[in-house]
Amino acid sequence: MPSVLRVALPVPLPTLFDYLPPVAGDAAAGSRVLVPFGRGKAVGVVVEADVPAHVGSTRLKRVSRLLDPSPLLDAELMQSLAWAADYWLGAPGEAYANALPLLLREDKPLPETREPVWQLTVAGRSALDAASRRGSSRALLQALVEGPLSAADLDIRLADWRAAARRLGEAGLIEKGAAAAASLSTSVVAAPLLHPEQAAAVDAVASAFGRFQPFLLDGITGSGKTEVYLALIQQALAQGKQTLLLVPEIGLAPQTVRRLRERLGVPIEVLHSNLAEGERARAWLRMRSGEAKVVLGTRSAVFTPMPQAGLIIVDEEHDSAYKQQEGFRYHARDLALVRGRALQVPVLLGSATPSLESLANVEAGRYHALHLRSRPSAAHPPQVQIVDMRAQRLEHGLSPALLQAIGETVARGEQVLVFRNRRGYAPVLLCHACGWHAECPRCERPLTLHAAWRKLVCHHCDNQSPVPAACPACGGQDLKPQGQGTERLEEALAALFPQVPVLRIDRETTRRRDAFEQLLDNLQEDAPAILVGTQMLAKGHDLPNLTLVAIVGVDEGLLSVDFRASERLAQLVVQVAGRAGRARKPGRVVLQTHHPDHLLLRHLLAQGYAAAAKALLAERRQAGLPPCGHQVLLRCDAHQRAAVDAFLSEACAALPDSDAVQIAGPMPAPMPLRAGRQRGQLLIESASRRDLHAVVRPWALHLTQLPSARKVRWTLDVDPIDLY
DNA sequence: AGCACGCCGACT
DNA sequence: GTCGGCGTGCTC
Repeated sequence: MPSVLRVALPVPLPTLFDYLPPVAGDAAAGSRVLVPFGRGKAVGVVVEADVPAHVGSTRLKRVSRLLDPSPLLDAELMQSLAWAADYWLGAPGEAYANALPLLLREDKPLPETREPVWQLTVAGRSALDAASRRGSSRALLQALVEGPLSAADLDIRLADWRAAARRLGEAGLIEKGAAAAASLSTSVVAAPLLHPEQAAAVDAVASAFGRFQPFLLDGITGSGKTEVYLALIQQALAQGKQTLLLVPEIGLAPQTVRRLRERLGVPIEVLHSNLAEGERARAWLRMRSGEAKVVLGTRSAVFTPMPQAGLIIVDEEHDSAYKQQEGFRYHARDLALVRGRALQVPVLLGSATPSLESLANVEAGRYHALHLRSRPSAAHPPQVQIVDMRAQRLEHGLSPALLQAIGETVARGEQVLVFRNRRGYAPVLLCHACGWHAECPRCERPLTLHAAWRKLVCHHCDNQSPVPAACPACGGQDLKPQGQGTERLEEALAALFPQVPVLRIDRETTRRRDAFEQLLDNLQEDAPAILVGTQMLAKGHDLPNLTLVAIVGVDEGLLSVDFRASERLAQLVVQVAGRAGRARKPGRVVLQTHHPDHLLLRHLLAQGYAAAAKALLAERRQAGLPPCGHQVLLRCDAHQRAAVDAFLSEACAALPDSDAVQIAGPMPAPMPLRAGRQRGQLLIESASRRDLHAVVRPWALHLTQLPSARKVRWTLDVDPIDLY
């Protein structure tokens, strides 16, 4: 049998592909190869070299070209990727494709890793001496006089240099070159003195350098988690070791990067989805070469090579943005832990509201818990007050008590945040004559009224329709918006407090890039203001003059069928409440609800997040739900309900009769119809992860072979985080 | 996933 | 007579 290379190709198939070795070069595991695939060519990653072929030699083709003389992916990354594909039941080729920046998945030479820089030409130098330029052009020439600077460095020094760079470039006064080395160090800002809890946390993690040990840093908002991260990164740097710092999708604001750079005095590689492909590839390669020591990134940055790994940090570890919800459904926090074990480095998970998963791991003794309980940046913890909405005369969904609190706060010249997790004007448009309400035909869910656009919008499928002039059912004119969205709250508050600026912050008002930053920059720190917004406001930015947080309408989270809704609600309430009183002024939180006696709210208020989470965890344990039990969800959708039913029942029948796993379903999805497609699901549960995988692994392969599988779209979700 | 092949409806 | 609909099958 001929010896072949086993190659992972970027297709959603559960198999690797065998190829004869290239004519020239020695392909090893981790090298990329260009191969003939189907009609065309594809770039793949060698997973195994020199192995006996799985298929007959007549089908074997030869690798066209070896792209990497030495492996691009090191042994640890290869091993972690193989683990990931196996654990999340993904196609191996997709796991490898996820790990590589797009540019490295192409048949091209590796991009130059040295950062492009702007530098003065001879003409530029004399132009500066002659003082022939003014304004931003002059400022740019001045900035470059001491040496070339990269775009990232210029961003830090000059607000608006790009237009000037273009003008000066065209005039031949400056030119683009490549940085001599990764020097780029900026002045190092001194670290503040750590308080005892911070110092203890730093010491604990630092003492685990060089071995795998997970830590959960449980620190309330404002307790200074970031300072702990910075001190640890500094220690890693001092040992010449690399750090991977993961953050959720949001919160990767430019000033976070600036702060890190200034404090650490080394270039920070940044990896997130808005980055240009060239930049992503360069950051990845610089970490691979060891040239870069710190990478800050979102979910996909967990695939960054770490040849000199020292530390992995996952900030806001509870955040669901770490779970990829399409394609290869990995969880970056969990993969970070797997990589930490393989790399033999400590993994620090941080959150003010840790996930029940991580808390369970602390209870089980697998993670070491670190606490930051004091809040040095604030005088007092915020006062939380529940307002019972029953039997209240509401004005646009706002109770008199809340309106009074808002009035008092703005009268003192302070700022208010009104949190409402619903975009649009009103979540329902109702006919008062006959009870008809506007509904999405493709989802059978109420349409949200967006008044500014004069549209009805389905928040599940983005379908838009005009607002009807009269009721389509009875012809009546009495169509009334029901309930409050952020748009309506903004309108109501602007009318109630005409002398105070009202800012709405949600997906609509922050659609443009940097709009979020700009909106907040417009806030005058010492002037009163009212912010109205969604989830987006739950974190980020320090607003020192913000002293009142109003949480309006959290009742959906209390009544949801999703067993994780209460955990998410508790996290959201605590995160939003944490916005209040971050500086010296005391903060206040008002929570409006129709269920003031709900156990979760009472726990949260009386004893805080830790106690509420403990109670939730006990409930989960009782019910055998995650993290105390384990789940794999088979999701399926198709135009025809019959196709869904046929596939799910065949899939169900294909499961072995085992006591180790429990099967729930087939059942309709919580949204049985979405975007015109019928949806169903099958839930496999087990107390043992090992048993669950033992059953599901062969079953997943079997599913690809079912004839009924081709008539539906289906996915397997290991550890699903929502049952939608 | 792409991409071919393949067998039945409305078009120059 | 063909363009093209998407069902079916394959990719080492």
